[in-house]
Amino acid sequence: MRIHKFIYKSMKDANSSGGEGDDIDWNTDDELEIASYGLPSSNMRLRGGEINAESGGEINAGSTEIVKATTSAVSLSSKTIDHFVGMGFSEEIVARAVQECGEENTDLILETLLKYSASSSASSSNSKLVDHFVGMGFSEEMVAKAIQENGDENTDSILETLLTFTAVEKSLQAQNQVGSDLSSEYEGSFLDDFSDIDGFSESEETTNCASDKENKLLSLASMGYTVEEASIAMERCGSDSTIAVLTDFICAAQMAKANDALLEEIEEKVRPKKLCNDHHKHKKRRMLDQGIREDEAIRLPNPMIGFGTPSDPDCVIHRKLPEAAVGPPYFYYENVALAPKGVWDTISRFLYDVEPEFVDSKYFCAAARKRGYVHNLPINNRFPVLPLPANTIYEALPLTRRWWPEWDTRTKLNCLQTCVASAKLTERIRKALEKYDNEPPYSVQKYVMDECRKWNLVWVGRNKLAPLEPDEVEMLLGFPRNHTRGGGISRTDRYKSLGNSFQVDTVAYHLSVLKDMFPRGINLLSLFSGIGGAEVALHRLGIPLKNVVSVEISEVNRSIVRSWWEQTNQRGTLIDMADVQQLNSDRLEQLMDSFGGFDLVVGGSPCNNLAGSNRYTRDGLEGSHSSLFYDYFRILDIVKNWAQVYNEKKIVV
DNA sequence: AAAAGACAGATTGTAGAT
DNA sequence: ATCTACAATCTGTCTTTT
Repeated sequence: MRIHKFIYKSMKDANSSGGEGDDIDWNTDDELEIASYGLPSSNMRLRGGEINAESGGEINAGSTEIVKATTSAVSLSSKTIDHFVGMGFSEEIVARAVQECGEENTDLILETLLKYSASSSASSSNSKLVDHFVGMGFSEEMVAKAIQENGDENTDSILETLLTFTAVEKSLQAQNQVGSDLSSEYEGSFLDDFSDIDGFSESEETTNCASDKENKLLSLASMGYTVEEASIAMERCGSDSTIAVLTDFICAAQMAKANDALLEEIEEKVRPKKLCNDHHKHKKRRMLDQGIREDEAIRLPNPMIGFGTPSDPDCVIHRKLPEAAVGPPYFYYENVALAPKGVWDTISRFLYDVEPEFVDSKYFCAAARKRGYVHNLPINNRFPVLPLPANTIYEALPLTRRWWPEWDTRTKLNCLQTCVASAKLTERIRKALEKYDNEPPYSVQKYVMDECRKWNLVWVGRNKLAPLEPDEVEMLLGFPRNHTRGGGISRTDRYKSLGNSFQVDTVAYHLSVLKDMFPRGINLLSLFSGIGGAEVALHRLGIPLKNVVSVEISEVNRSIVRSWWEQTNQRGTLIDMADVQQLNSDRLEQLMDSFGGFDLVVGGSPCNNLAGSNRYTRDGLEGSHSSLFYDYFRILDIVKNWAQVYNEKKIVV
C-alpha cells in the first residue's frame, strides 16, 4: 500500500499543472509535445522484458511490475537523479538514496526512496494528514470521513478507504450518465449512502475474479489514473490483462484525448481573433485546423492501391516500421477503410504505430472492397495467387453479358455486403423498365442505376435484375466453390458470413511474402476467423499450415472452417475456440509453449459499428462489437511479449 | 423456431462548379 | 477557398413466411 501511495502522489505532483475532476489530467509539456506530433504510444509504453507474468491477485504485484519496468527502461548514469526527481522526490533525498545504493541499482534506489517517503508521511500530524490526502486530489469531506473511520494512525487504511470511496463514486457516476454536472450532487450524498453501497459491493463481489478486478482497479487508481479510465481499460482489454497492458491502453487513450484537447486549445486561442476580425481570421482558423488534421489524421489514398497491386506492384519500394512493430511475430489486422473519423488513427496507434495499408479489392477482382490493413509484413516481392481471378463483371459473370444494357456502364461490382436486395425491389425495377420498348429515359436509367449500385444487382434477363447468388459471392471473394454451402448453414447466413469475410486474392497478395520465409510452414493465430479467409489464402499460396488456432464466435463459421480443413487434407492441427475474450494469457502461453509460438497473428475484428451501412449502431471503435479490436491488440501484445522472452532465452542458450 | 423478406439514412470523402 | 452534388457503404430491426 505504501508503494501505491507514493506512486499516486508522484503522479499527481507531476500532473499538477492542469486537469481536474474526471478529465484526463496529464498535461506536462513533454507529453503534449508528443501528442501534438501524433507520436506513438511506443514512447510511453511501460513494457519491460519481464512483465508479462500475471499478477496473482496481490494488490502490489501489478504496480511493482510497472515500477520495475519504468526504472529499467531509463538509462543509467547522470540521468538517474533527474529520473527520480521527475517522479516527485526532492533532489536532496534522491541524492542521498543514490549515494546509499549506488547508481546501478535503480530498483534499490526506488525502494529506499519509498521508505523515506513512507516514514516522512507517517510522522504527519492530523491537520497535515488531511492536507496530505487533499493534496492527492481527494475532497476534504471525503478525507475527513476516511480519517474518522480509520483513525489518524493508519495512513494505509485511510488511503484504501479513500480509494474505495472514489471507486464507488465513479461507478455511480458511470451508471448514471445523465450529465457531467451531477458530480457535485454525488459529492453531497455519497457519504450518507456509502455504508449501504459498501455492503452491496461486498456481498456481490466476493469471488476471486471480482476481487482481482477490484485490486487492479485500485492499483491503477493509485497510479494516478481515474477509476473511469481504469474500468474502461479493463473492459476493453479484459479483466485478466496485466497492469502493463492496461496502462498501455490508458496511455493510448490519453493520447487520443490529448490530441483532441490540443485541437480545442488551439481553436480557443484563435476564436477570439475571429470575432474581432471576422472573415480573414476565419479562414486562418480553418487553415490551421486543417493543417493539423492533415498531419494528424490518417487519410485514404487515391487510388486506393496500398503498397502496390499485382498490376501496379511498385508504388512504394520501401517502408520503415516503428521498432516496436518489427516482427516476428508477424501480424495482419483488417477492417473497413471507410470508418468514422479517428478510428484508424486509434487502431494504428494501438498496433505499434504502423501505418495502415488501404486497398480496394477492385484492383484484385471484379468487386470493390475498401479495406485497411495494418501489418508488419515485408512489402517487396509480393505475388498473386493463381489462377488470377476474373477482373470484370463480364469475365466473372459471363452469362449476364447478353442482358447487360448499353447504359449500364459498370465494369466492377460494389462492395459485397451481408444483405441483398429484396424481390420487391427487383420487381419494381422490372415494372419501371417494361414501360419502354427500347432505351428508357434518363430519369429511369438513373433510378435503376442507383439501385443497381446500391444493391449490386446484375442483369439476368430482359428488364430483369437480380442480387448475386451466394455461389457467385464465394467466387468473387476468392473462396472455393461451395465453401459456405451445406452443413446446416442457411442462405441468409451464407450471405452474412461471406459479406463479413476477406477478399482472398487481396489478402493472399499481402501474405505471399511469407512463402519464402517459411518454407516448412507457419503457426497461425487467426482471430475473428470468420469463414477462414486467412487460412484459405495461405493454403492457396502453398504455405503449409502447421498449427492453426482459430477463434470465431459463430458456430456455423467454425464448422465451415473445420469442414474446409478436413477436405483440404491438411497435415497440421486446427484448434478452434469461440470467444477471443476468453482467450487469456495462460491459455495462450500454454499453446505457444507447446508448439513454439505463432509466426503470424491475423484478425479482422467486427466492423458493424464502423460500417457505413449501419443505420442504428454506428458507434465507432467503442461500439459493443467493434471494441473487440482491443482484444486483438491485447492478444497480439501477449504473443509479441512471449516471442520476445523466447528469443532472449534462445540468445542466452 | 428459424429463415427469409422488407425497409430503415447518416457519415464520410471527392470531384466539379462557383 | 467555399459550396454543391454525388457516390459508397463487411448493417439492424421488425414483420412475414416456412
